[in-house]
Amino acid sequence: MSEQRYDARAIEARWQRVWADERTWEVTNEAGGRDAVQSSYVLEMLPYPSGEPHIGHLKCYAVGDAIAHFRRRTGHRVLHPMGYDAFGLPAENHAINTGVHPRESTAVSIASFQRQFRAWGISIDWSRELATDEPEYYRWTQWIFLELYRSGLAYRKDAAVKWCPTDQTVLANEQVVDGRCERCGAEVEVRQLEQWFFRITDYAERLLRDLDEIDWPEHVKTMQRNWIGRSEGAEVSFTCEELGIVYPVFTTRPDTLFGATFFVLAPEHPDLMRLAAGTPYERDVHEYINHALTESNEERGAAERPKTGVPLGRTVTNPVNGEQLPMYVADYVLMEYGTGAIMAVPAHDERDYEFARAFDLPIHRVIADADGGDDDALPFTGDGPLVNSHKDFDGLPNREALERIVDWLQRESKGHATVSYRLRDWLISRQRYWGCPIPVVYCDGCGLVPLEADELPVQLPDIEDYAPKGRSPLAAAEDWVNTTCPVCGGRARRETDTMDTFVDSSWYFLRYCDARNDEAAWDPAVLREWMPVDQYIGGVEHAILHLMYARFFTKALADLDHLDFQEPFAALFTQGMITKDGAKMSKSRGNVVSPAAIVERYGADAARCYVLFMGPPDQDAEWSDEGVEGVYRFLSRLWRLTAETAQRLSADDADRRDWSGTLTAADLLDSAGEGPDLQLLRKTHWAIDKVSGDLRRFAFNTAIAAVMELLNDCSRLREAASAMTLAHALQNAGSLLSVFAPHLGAEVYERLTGERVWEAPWPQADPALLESDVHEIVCQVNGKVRDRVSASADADPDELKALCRSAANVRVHLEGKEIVKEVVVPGKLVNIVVR
RNA sequence: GCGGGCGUGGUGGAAUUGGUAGACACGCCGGCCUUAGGAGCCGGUGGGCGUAAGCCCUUGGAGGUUCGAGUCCUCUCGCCCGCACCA
Repeated sequence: MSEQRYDARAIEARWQRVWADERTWEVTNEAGGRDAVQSSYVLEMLPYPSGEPHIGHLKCYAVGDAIAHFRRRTGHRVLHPMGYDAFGLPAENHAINTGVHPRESTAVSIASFQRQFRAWGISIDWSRELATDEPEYYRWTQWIFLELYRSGLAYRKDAAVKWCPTDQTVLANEQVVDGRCERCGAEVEVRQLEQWFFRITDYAERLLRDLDEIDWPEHVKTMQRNWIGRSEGAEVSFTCEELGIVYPVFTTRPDTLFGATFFVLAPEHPDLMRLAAGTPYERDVHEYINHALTESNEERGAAERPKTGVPLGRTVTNPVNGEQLPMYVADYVLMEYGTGAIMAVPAHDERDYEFARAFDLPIHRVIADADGGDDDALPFTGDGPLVNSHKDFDGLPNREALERIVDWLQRESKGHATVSYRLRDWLISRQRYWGCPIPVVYCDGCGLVPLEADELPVQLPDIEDYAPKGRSPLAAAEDWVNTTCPVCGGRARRETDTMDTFVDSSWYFLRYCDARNDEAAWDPAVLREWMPVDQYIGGVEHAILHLMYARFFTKALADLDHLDFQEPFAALFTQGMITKDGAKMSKSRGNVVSPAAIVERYGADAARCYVLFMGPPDQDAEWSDEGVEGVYRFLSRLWRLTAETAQRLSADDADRRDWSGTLTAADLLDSAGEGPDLQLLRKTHWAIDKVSGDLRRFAFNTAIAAVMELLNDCSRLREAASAMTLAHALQNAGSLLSVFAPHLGAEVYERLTGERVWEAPWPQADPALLESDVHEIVCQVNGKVRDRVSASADADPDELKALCRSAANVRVHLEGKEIVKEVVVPGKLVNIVVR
């Protein structure tokens, strides 16, 4: 009797054993490069192993695996590897609380991830598995660091940086969201510290431009464009004559230079006290600066906050007209952007306008309304002709004047055209233990000394006390810290900061290609076969951080001749979040759905199909327990009908003979005419066509729905159709479904054909079976459906018109009316327009 | 404020190029089978009117283009995401 039940657990265990024993999903590196074989690299974002995988992982791998299977079955050699982003704070914080070494707790999590990924039946090439905390891996992370250092792309600088008081470490700009630590949510502080940076800003232009070359979702590209924040403008020099200091400012509006009426420096500007010294404002400036620096970013950044500031008691000369502009310090000017100083044009800038009103400063309009008048309220930020500027420019449309003014500044050496970016250099040092050591030492004699490649890896030592104390816990490991200088042999101390874990994940996709190479990080010839990644899959939360860093690494390494491509991920797919009770799943909310529990109860195939069936995979979707059950019922029905049909097939010798698994209309026409067999055969080929098309456009939800439709027809026609036709339909259902439900797909296929579905080519729809000889034609009168008629596929428009006019309900609606027009869409509809 | 996206039954969603709105599934209702069902099978299910045939309404709202609009255009309302005093 157990034969009659769909036993997901037994079926899944059986096939997982086959795949593990036979290493089914391993691929070798072919010497021929990617032209020789159709190679395809399908990759999901590197998981951070913490506890066990959540439902988002399941969805991500269900998507990636469907793509990987589909590509394999359509003739590609597919690289589909797995690894772990194993360094990171959660394991370290756990160590602080429990004393368990992060390496141990991470290993436990990794084992749990491995177990789950196997239980889900994901087709992974396990021979390339890696973890970023292994010395065999981070040795090469350190090597890349040194390559960047030698080319000037890694450097130390003293800067105002973001410090997370909870995590006790500095953060990159990208890791601060709304003034808070992206990881723990604590409000960040600003500290002046010397830190390690990667010069990602050198790549701003290329990171922006090359977005046009890659097949990524538009919203992700937009987010990156916003983050890079390119602005074209000019740098213009203003001079404080009294002190003889030149202040360059960046402006996107050099056309408004003649309207500048004051000048503002950021509170962090280093010259402030020097400027104010000896003026009556010295004390006020001092107080203002102190106050500004104690305010949080959030307070300062508040949009509708009234403008504040203090005069400096000095003036600068406007280079275009020699006017003396009073200088101010005000916190609406940011030190991080541009030069930390601005020329203020209140007539044409909202912020400057507010400040001018608050401080009763003059407002000089220099751009007229589009029609030349001056009726529009100030500040006027639109376009119009220049006025009150200079005889050479007055009257010119401002956009044209802008260019002429920049040319003129350039000739006069008062300024030049330039481009400014919002993107900042990537701060990569962290004052924490569980990360990749930075491979440099500080020698008493030689100063900062980078290690040589053959001295790598700098191993992370074991320590007793993980608690951060404002500096890396590594600083307390005296035996490790004290070393000798590789240059002079003298006393030296190791760098005790570790790298941001985003460094580890910025190149792992390269390592997979050549994961066991212990001579080099990779062999460029091997990379040529697989890179760039053909399809990358992951959450949109990495739209800026990981995806920008990985692109930067790829470009930098290409410039250093280690790679011969510019973009790591040719195509990107971002899957939507699965929510529960309308919110993101989280332990604190108590709305977490455990994939392990779902797989335990319904099987991996049902769990995988459900997360894909929920809706379009790039959209967020709400979890429903009833939904999984529905999919489970569908799989059960497929299994039962397969078992029943297999039995019928073996009992019926007539149907069994010459069974090849391929049927055509001709096979069935003489025996069955237009009966149920042909109907089912047509539906089968419709499903093949539908699923193939849907897979190409990542419409997994409708692909699964199509297999459901096919199965519904199988059920409906199971008595009427022959066992052979039914078997053909079910075999194809199993074959199509195997990209989503690989275990049951394999089981169904094997039962009906004796073959392995993953070795079978992807089914091809027979075009002759996709088109029916008879079409149902919709009959509309004035655009409203009034009847339906059937017509042969080759009926000409006049026949269709006649057919429709005579349809019973159409005649009712034509009664007493005059036919004005008839529109015919062959094979679809006829619309009769009447008056 | 700027940029991007989304509004379709009780619910998740489908409709690929302007051509039958609501595929598929959940839920619900009815029936069969069963000692029993949180199992299985069959049927029904956008709203309104009607015994029925059928008619009217319906894709956030208002206009428009078209023989025909969920789809295109204009305006508008609501929600979500990203950036935000970036000069």
